[in-house]
Amino acid sequence: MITNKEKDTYRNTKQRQKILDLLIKCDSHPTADWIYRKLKKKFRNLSLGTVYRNLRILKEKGQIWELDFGTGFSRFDAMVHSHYHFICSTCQKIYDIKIPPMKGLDDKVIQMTGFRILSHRLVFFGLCDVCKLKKTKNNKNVINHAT
Amino acid sequence: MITNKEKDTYRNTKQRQKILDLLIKCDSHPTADWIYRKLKKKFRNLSLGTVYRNLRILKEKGQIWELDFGTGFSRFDAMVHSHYHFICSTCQKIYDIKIPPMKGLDDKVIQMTGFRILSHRLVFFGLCDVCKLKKTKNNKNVINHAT
DNA sequence: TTCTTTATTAGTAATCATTATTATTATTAA
DNA sequence: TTAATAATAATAATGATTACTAATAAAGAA
Repeated sequence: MITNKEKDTYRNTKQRQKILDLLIKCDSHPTADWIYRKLKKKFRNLSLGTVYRNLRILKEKGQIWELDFGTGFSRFDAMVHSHYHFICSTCQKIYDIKIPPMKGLDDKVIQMTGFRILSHRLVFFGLCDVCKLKKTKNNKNVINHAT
Repeated sequence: MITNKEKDTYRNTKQRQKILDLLIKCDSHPTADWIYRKLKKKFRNLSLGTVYRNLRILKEKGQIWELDFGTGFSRFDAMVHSHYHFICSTCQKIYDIKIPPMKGLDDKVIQMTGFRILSHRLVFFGLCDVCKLKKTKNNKNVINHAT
């Protein structure tokens, strides 16, 4: 079966454009449901399935990334150039970590394994400023190893 | 509400021990369902819920890790010391990548952000040996950015 | 512009991994 | 041995995501 992706005959729809626009101007990493609720306000008969389908298509086209931090739902990011993330184990808030991407890493693994390495994902876990203070007060050390 | 975890009053059950034993002797990264089906053969009235509950408890106790590669289900790993992973974008097979853990990375991010960094996860994406050959033959370049 | 093709949509139902519930059983400490 | 309660098996529920379907709309051809 020849897929739409292989034929590359995508059409430009208002819905898909709005979803991409929203992701581009966002500096957060929204979920499909958040995007749906946001756009639903203006696009009154938008469907959640449409949001999911277009997120998948935009990802296929390489215009966005799908991020999974083991929280049970995906997040999406239009900043399609290598960057790293931090997720707070307590409040689950996600931050971009602006250390330069380690290009040499991929080559190292290529030499080790012989595999074709296309990319890598690096996620830091810990406590953000706010939660760090809270935990110090409560004298707790809850370490969450989700993902 | 005071949780079982906070009280730290876990009991030793055959089921939990078997699950941990299986994970320790495995060098793969099994899913909850795979563990369930494997143990069900000898433990005839084992319940899938029991597997999930114990995986959560073992994770709380720091005896195993939960890994999420954006494939829609979690994988579990009893090798609880920092190591990295590779996942083949085509066959979804997971490999341990044995490059030494970059301890300095966490410190770098601590200095940058002021956050408390507890750990990081690094996952490489690409094509394994087998899939690399197949793709070369078919002249395809399907890049899967899951996670 | 009008026509044709078919990708896309809205709406809804289904799927599937995971979690909650509940009555019963088994572990542990006194 | 016994009392307290953590854990179990079985099952129902949840929630994110996907599949289905008839109607709509984008895009190229006439």
